[in-house]
Amino acid sequence: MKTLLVEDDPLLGQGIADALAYQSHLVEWVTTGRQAISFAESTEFDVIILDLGLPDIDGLDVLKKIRTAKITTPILILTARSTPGEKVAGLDSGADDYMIKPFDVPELMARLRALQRRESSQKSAFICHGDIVLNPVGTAVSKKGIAVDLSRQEYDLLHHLMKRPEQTFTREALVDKLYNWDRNVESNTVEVYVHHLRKKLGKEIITTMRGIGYRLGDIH
Amino acid sequence: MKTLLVEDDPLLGQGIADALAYQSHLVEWVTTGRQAISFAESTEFDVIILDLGLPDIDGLDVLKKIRTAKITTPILILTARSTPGEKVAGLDSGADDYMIKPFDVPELMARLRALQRRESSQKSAFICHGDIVLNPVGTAVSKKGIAVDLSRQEYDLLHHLMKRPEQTFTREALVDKLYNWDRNVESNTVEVYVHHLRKKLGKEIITTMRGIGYRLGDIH
DNA sequence: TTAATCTTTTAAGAATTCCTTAAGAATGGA
DNA sequence: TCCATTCTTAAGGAATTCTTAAAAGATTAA
Repeated sequence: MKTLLVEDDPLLGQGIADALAYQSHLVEWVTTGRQAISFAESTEFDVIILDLGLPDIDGLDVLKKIRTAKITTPILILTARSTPGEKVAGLDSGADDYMIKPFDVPELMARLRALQRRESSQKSAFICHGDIVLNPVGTAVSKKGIAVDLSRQEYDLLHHLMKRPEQTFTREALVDKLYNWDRNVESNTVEVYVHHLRKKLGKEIITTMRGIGYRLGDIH
Repeated sequence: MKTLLVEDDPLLGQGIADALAYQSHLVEWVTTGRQAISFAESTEFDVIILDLGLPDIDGLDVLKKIRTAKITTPILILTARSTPGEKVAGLDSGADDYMIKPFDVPELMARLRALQRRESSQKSAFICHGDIVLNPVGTAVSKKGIAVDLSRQEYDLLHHLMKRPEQTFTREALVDKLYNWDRNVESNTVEVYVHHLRKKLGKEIITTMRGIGYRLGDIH
């Protein structure tokens, strides 16, 4: 875990840095706002611990600067400023957590873990196949980075094929996936959608297994 | 913003519920651990505020149960248990934040906002999308710097879409966010609000994913 | 090669979904 | 209380998507 520690007090800074290192953090310790901004912008940290009372730039301004630079690293403010108003200002300026000095080291560590846990559970999964990318969250498909407009059935069919690229599906199996079991569709819907998908995404996107069914195409 | 409040003290519970409602939260207030688990599992909340001293199940166990059920909703513990060890236990059991009673209401609100922000892909206090800026602190929206007057439902819908610009939401999911469980809305409210938002903010603000739902529009 | 079978393509009517409008109900503030 | 705003419902019409059918094309086996 890579941590940027911004703390101008030498003694306290060393203490926190040691405690973090003891918990297997890789610590970068800086003592000024200027340094903090420059480090935050140049390296990707897992978390930033920020003191507000810095010698050069006020911590809140450092925070705002980092956020306006679109850096989304979780930031925990660690400061002596303890009024409710100051807390609200810190949190609303883009901090993820706010602790007051003097503080309890185990609590700090627990709060860092909580931040980390949430951060790592945020990743979204795309399904890729050659230059085709399917985004299940957005129900969107793109080819070479360009969005392709699919109807619902087209999307469902493609999604199903892309989930199991190796597997060949019979027409019946695909109809089954596309429709609620109560509906009975007696026609060539699957063929028609295969055709639509090939038209929109290229002929190779789906391979015909003659006499058996369809599967996702091979990548060239 | 949909909030599950778990607090067995009637007076305090009512107070927090009122404060949340005043900040335009849609509050579901329960007083037992059993209810808390059942609600958390059946509805998707934006945040859960959890007291630890509950009459039936201990709050920590409620928390663990919710987490083992793979529910990732941000949880803020609000309790009288104030020792460092208790805080660490709470955070390490899966809570995202920990506040001690008595507490400052504005700070609670700010921490809830911080949790919410963390959920969205953007980290600054404002959520921007093209020339549209949404300010969760003041629940205000502007376009090209000019304030736009939105009703509460319009704002909630927009906020929800803007929190996850790349995600497509079904109409049912959006209705779920806009209303409490006991309210059964059997109509086209979402469509109507989409229409209002488009009228006030431009047609491109929301994209229709036909047969699937809606998502925030693309930026040109 | 020919016949039989399977697949692709096209097109059009049917069905579904969405947009828009408007009016009555509910809510909240003066 | 009244007034203004907001919310909800309903319904017609517009737009897109779905399904079917049928013809054309491709492949295999005899």
